[in-house]
Amino acid sequence: MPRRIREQQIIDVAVQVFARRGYHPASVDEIAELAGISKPMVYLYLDSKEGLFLACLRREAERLVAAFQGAARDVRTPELRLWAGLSAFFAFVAEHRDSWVVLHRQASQLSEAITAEVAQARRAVMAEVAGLVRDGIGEAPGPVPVADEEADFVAHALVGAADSLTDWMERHPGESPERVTRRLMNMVWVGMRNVLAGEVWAPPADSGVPGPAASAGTPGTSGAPRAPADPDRSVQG
Amino acid sequence: MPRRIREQQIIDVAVQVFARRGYHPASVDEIAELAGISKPMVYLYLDSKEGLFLACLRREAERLVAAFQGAARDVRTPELRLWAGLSAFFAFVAEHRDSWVVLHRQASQLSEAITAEVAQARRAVMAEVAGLVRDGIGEAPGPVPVADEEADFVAHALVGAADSLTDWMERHPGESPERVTRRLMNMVWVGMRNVLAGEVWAPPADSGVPGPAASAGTPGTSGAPRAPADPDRSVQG
DNA sequence: CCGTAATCTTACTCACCAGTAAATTTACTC
DNA sequence: GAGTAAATTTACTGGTGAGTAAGATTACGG
Repeated sequence: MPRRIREQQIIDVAVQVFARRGYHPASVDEIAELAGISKPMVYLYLDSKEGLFLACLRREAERLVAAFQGAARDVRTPELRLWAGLSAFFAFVAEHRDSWVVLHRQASQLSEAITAEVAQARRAVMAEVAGLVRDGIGEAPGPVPVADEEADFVAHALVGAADSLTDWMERHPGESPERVTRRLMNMVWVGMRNVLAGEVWAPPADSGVPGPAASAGTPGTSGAPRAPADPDRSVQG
Repeated sequence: MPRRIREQQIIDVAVQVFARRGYHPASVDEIAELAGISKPMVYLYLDSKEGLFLACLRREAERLVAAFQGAARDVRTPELRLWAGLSAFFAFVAEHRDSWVVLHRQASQLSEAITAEVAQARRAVMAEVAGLVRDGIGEAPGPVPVADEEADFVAHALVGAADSLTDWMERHPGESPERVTRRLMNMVWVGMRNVLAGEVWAPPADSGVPGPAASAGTPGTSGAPRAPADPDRSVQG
């Protein structure tokens, strides 16, 4: 059995085991046994338990990013690109549950190298989403200079929401990834455009005491009244 | 030194160690040493490593929920209650970083009892947020029956976004919890009201091919044109 | 059929760590 | 200050699991 194929087999099994047990409780012995080989093979090909986990991480991250980018490519408007990207994300998670578990929850608390790898993958996803957000708003009517920081904020919120919604999906098996995506877009798109365009949701005058009116803070409902430069977007130390 | 106080000391240290190392790599020996006592004390008072972790989990979850609820209480309108709750959440995370790490990232992959505990805490938070969402929309103009499922979806998205934004906060130390909260509300509130009120972001006619107009899907901007009962909200298996 | 370079295994070592037995000190009551 | 209950320690056991040494087996070109 040639090395490359064996490596993939090992990684296949390792992803399952790491997903089920978590990094530390997972034992290399178990992975080797389930892969139908003996332990030293794992060490020969993947160096160490950490090396094995890193290989899993790299392969699955690559797959996820590829799915994400592949979906967004060939879609013209940024708005629809974001839609396509989110859609691909949910579809990926639905189809590769183990990959996502490994990428997501198993990866903190570990050694330097691993956390670095995870952080990098996460940054890559964030950058991708932030790019989509920035582009999407750039096309909005009016000259709207979007600060990178703003787009980054929105990207974090979006990724976090999508992440958490994977749990929701698990409890709603009837929901297709497409429908989940649509709901999220529904929920977020308008508000996102508004905040990035400078509109603001009004916080209470002083916290704790209710403001003058119930829906007082809801932004102007027409496209016209947009605050050109509001105080909230100014720099702050 | 009386038992209750010792227990709290031990839990204090344990939260730090679990947050830094993660559950499995953390050793009871280290916790005992940092707490200035010997290992059998830990076992006498907290039963086992798992018992110790559960105690940490329970205490910190209680604190977080208390902060959340305490902030929302005494605030009249649901919209502002949600604001207050989110604000309290971010403030809590900013102030009790270790608590949040333990509650959040360290808690998967563990034994039955622990995952159950975490799931329960998470469900509690979700229910709280979903309640705020349902109330908040209930007050919206018009007769809007909000399905529990809808509110649950929004709650998941919100909690996930908030969760992820804790990372963003770490990289933006200048940002106050209040400001982060305001930004998130800014981003989400309008869209949330819209989707729950029945307005829809229009997905592309067929995925992949861009729709007729760029911002075509943006919901009507005035309060008037609201779809009374759109197909997307009908039941589906 | 010999050499050599893969592939693959058995059978260990060694360290770490959860959990415990047994004893010892402290504190407080009668 | 005898008695007892809580607080606390030293000094262990037993299991598990990462990593390895040394060798066995297969494949294949000369």
